[in-house]
This record gives sequence, structure tokens and C-alpha cells, in this order.
Amino acid sequence: MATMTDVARRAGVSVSTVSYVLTGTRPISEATRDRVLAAMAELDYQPNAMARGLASRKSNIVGLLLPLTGRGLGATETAFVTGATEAAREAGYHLMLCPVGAADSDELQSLATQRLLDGFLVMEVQLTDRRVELLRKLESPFVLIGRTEDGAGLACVDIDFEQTVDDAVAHLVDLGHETIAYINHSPASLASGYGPAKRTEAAFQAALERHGITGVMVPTEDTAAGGRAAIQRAREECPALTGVLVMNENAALGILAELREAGLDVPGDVSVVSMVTSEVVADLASPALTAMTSPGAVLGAAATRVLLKRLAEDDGSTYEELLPCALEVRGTSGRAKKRKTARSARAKR
Amino acid sequence: MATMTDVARRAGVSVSTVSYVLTGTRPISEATRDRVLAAMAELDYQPNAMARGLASRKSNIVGLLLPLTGRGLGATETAFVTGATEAAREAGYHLMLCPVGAADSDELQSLATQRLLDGFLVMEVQLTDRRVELLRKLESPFVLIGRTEDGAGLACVDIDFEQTVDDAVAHLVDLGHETIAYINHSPASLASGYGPAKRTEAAFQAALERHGITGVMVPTEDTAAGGRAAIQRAREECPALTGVLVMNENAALGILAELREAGLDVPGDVSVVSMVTSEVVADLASPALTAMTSPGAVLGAAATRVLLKRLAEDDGSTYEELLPCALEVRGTSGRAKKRKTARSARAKR
DNA sequence: ACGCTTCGTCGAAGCGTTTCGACAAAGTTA
DNA sequence: TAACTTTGTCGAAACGCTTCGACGAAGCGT
Repeated sequence: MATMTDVARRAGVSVSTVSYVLTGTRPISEATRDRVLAAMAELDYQPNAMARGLASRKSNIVGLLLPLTGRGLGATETAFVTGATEAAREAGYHLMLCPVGAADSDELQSLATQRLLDGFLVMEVQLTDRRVELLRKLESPFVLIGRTEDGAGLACVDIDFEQTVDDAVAHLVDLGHETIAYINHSPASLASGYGPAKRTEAAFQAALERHGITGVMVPTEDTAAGGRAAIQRAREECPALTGVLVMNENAALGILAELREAGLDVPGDVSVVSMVTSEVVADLASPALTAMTSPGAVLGAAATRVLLKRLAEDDGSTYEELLPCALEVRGTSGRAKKRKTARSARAKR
Repeated sequence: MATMTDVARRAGVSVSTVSYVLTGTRPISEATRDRVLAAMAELDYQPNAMARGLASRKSNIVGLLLPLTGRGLGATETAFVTGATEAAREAGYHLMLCPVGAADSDELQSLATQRLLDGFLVMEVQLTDRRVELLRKLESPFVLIGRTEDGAGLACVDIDFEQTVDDAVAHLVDLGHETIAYINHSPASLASGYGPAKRTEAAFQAALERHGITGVMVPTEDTAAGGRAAIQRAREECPALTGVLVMNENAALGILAELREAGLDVPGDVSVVSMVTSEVVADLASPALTAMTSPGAVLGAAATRVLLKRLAEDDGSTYEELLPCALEVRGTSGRAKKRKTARSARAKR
């Protein structure tokens, strides 16, 4: 393994000169630069990352903090990871996967103090997240994917849930739907203050009022079975519903199956729109799901770029970037049936 | 940020002593160890990873090589990554994601030469993979997830495709199926010599002969739409089929949908068994897929442990570990219909 | 009481870079 | 032409750790 000293000797210059052509920190004449470059090529020289890191106190590695618990990652999270990884590599950085949940502060503390990582990308952010306080205390640069309760002094990149709900509801309203169910995440995540669940809940209520239509909200587990149960319950509570908004890919497929088995046609009788959904899963369904496509990879890349920019400029200002999910109309949404129920519904009271 | 010198001063010992209590390389008396430990605690000392790496020429980081191309990772690959990450962390290692496909040798060359990583986990291995030659040439320890044509001198961990096919076919045969279609990966991957596709193809043929039953093999794209097309074609080529084996999760869902729309009941008329499938996707289907559950996380963990063991023992011997997929009977497989076709089929000739 | 090994500790020499101050040589200004 | 600035290069001091050789102090057999 050739070292910088070898290169220097071969090129007939000092090591510092070699370092300068490598880093571009000081001007070097065309002639010497060429000699040095040639020597490097001949020796197959590659700078030693550790030595570099030690001397410059930066590793060119960023850590991706994500809880690796239970059933593993969904397609959206995965896209996020790959997007971040790609973006990092394009900027000459590396990405380290750190299985660190909101709970393991010790783990994070030692990670951040080890000086192995230049900064952090934080996934699965809770509304109040101890990792955030900790990182701030340790003065480690970081960017959140998601948002905490109070975003002051933080940099975050997130999905624009409000906009996404608005767009989804608007789509259904445009199609003539006047009674819509919102199948949210689980009661547990709602109770624990999981951001996306809370935000979309509020946005859904607001959208209902704005459009002057009615709806129900039913929380559910993130599984196909959960979706089946939820749509049953929604139809009991609100038999007139013709539109369904689902916050979860897995539940969405269950809903489709349940509706089919109940003899209802999708989108003929009921329209289903899936929120924050990956294209792969949307295409898995039959018919393919009309969905708000989550910008997974784009989000990951955006977060990474924000972090790297902050590292370069030593910038710690507040920053927020929200990306909406794009409506992708596929096979599960269509015009609402004519409201022959209007009269009978009134008669019912 | 406290350094080792600070700790040494505070504990009234030399830096080397501190180092020894940290690494355990040499015996240290109970008394001094305690003093040093106390000093560390008081100063919130954390060893500097870079300095450590430089001095010891090991980083405690392993790289995970995976092509990050196109549609992103499937659930199985994702499980693999998380399994590997977890296993690494448990052993005090870190995991770096390296988007390096079989093509980017340059990228890999510099990665390996930089001395940033102690070893590599190689995913998506081709039957002849340039990364393998390169890593071997550079004398970087590595473990394959998958297998190359010739495994001599290599360490690899892989799914036992032969066993998995055997088990799946046996399951169908036990249920009385005598005509089975095998929906494999795409023609392109077959042509490029993608290991799993080739191996399962051969294993399927062998299983057919062994059981004395008939079957067809149809390659298909890895999408729901691909699955639909494939099952149509399979039924044209072989109208008597009652059992289907699918090599792809996404295609499996398409097959289910297509059969349903063709008026066939699953598992009443046709049984479907999905190979190398993640539980999440299997549960997404209605009815839930009978599947050979891929040991994603377990595989990832196994590969990591093998790599770490080789790092520790400087072992470079040939090694192969094959893990089968476990049959998980869910809702898409059942007894074959009585063969009233037997006579008419014979009459046909 | 003698030479032995073993134990516990220290000092110093790296590990391969970056970075700072210094300094000739060349270029610029007045 | 004197007095500066800029350009290009060098040497040496970090960076924070590991590891090697050395060595006094015990512990052991004889």
C-alpha cells in the first residue's frame, strides 16, 4: 500500500505538496501537480481514510439513524435510505446505517462522541424525540426526516402531509364523493403522538369542513387484516361512504380485498386513495391503487444535501423543506355514484 | 472532547496504560483499572474512532456492497440489510452502505484501498462477478450473499434454492397436484446467468422428473403485470395445470388477481406457492400467500457473522452456508381437484 | 539466597494525513 | 529601484491512538 511519502519521493516533492494537490488547499503549479498526479497513478495511490480523518477531523461519513425494530422497513423508508445513500455518494460522502431508535440515547451519545461521523440523518422522528436534544447538546450537525413538535433551530425535511391530504380529498371531491372515510395509522401511534398520524388527522378534519362534506376517521393496524377490519367498521359507522383515504399501504390492500368480498366494486361503488404510498406497492394491487406517491428517494436525497450543505458552511439555522406526495391516478378511484341515497337518508331520521 | 491523555493524567497513569484497559491487550491491576475507568466516566471519555483506526489499522466498519439501481430494494433485500446491520452492531461493528454494482470496479477499488473498511458483504452476486476477482486481488476479506459459478476459495452464504424448490414442489405434490407451472424471473436475468433463476430452473426440472409429473416454465418480469401475463401464457401452454410456483413476490400478486378474474378459485381450482417471499408481502395478498419464507434477516446476520469471524481469525478458507426458505402454508394452496381431465386429455391426442 | 519467569507499568516510536509558519522567487505598485 | 504582495514549496508539528521494548517488583522453585 503506497503512502503519501512514497508519492512525494517519487514525484520529488515534499509530502505537504502532495497533500495540497490532493486537497486543493493551496495553489500548486501546473508542472508539479502533473508530476504528483503521475506518481499517484503509477503507485495506485489512495489516501488512507483513517489518517485523513484523524488529521482533518472529518470522516466524510454521515450516519443514518433509524430504529430497526420488528417487521423491518417499508418500501417508502427503504427508498429513503437508498436516496440518501446515492446523494451522499455523489457528493463524495459515505452513509453509515445506525440502528438507533428514539430510546437508545446511550448508543447515540457514544456514536456522536466517537467522531466517526460528520453528521446525522434522523429517521422516524417522534414529536418529542430525545435524540434531537442529545444531538443538539453534543453539537453534532443533523437533519431530521420528519418533524418534532417545535422546529425552532432545527433543520428538517419531511413530507407535506397537509398538502397531501388536501390533494387527496380534493381528488375525491372532484369525483363527486361527499362521504369519505379516513383510515389512519394505529390507535397506538396516534396516542404516542406519531407526527404523520396526528397531522393527517387534523388536515383531514380541516379538509372535510372546507369542502362541507362528511367523513369518519378510523385508526387501524398497519396490516392487510387491519385494513379489512377498519373498512368494515367505517362502513358500519357511515354506510353512505363512497370514498376511502388510507394512510397505510398494507391496510390499503386489505381494504380492497374486503370491499371486493363484500360485493362492492372498486372504483364503481367505492373509490380508494392510498396516502404516502410507494409505486411498487400501488402496482401490486388489482386494480392498481390510485395513490399519493411518496417521494421516498427524493426526500432522502434532499435531506442528505441539506446536511452536507450545513457541514460545508457550518450553518445551524432553522430550515424546513416539505415535499408533497404526487397524486397518481390508477385504477381505484372514479366518479361517485349518483346520490339516490339522499332521499332515503333523510327519510331515515 | 476529552482525549486519552486527559484520562491518563487524571488517573495518574501513562497513556499506554489507559489504552491497555480499553483494549485488554495486556494485564492491568484491578486498582489501576478502576482508577482509569473512573477517570473516563468523569470526563465522558470516548475513544476517537479515527485515531484508533489509524493506529490499529482497523476501522470496525464493514461495507455492504449492493447495486442501488432502478426500482429499489425488495422486502427480502431490505430484511437482509437490516439483519446484517443488527448483527454487526451486536459485535461492535458498523455497517456502511456502498452503492457498488457488479460493474463499478473503480469505485470498489478505491473503496477497498482506502482502508476505511475492514471487510465486505457482497450482495446481488452474479455468476461471474468482477467484484469478486477484484476483492480477492486486493486481499480484502469478503463474504458473498449468493454464489458465483465457482465457489472455490470463497466464503458465501446463500438461500438453498434447490432445497426450497424441492420443498415447494413436494408440498404441491402432497396435495395431489400433477401439473405445475414455474413462473421464474425475467428472460433477461435468465440470459445474464442470474444465479437464483438458473438454479431454481434446474431444480424445478429435477423435481418434476423425480416426482414423475409434468410442468411448464415461464419466465416473467418482476411485476404484478408480468405475473398476469405469465400465468395466462402458462395456462395456454398447459391448460391442465393446477399448481403454480412463483419465483417473485410481485408477480405472485398479479397471478392471484389474474386467476380470480378468470373465474378460477384459489386455492379451490389452482394452488399458488410463492418462492423466496417476505412475510409482509405474503400477508398483503388475499388470501394470504402460501409461501417459502425467505430468511432475509437471518441470512444477513449469518453473512455478517461469517465475515467478522474471518476478520478476527484471519481465515480465508472456502466456506459455504445455505439456508432454506421455510414453507409457510397460508391461504393459496390446497388439495388438487380430482382429475376428471384424465380421460379427456387422453382423448385429445 | 539465587536466578527464573510472570505481572504491571512506562516511554517512545509509529500510523498517514493535514495544516501552519516560513521563505525564496516572481510579480506588482509607486 | 525600493517596498510590498502573491505564488509555490518545504519542514515540522500536530491529530489521538496502539504497540513494542524495557524494566522494576513480585512470586516461584531449588
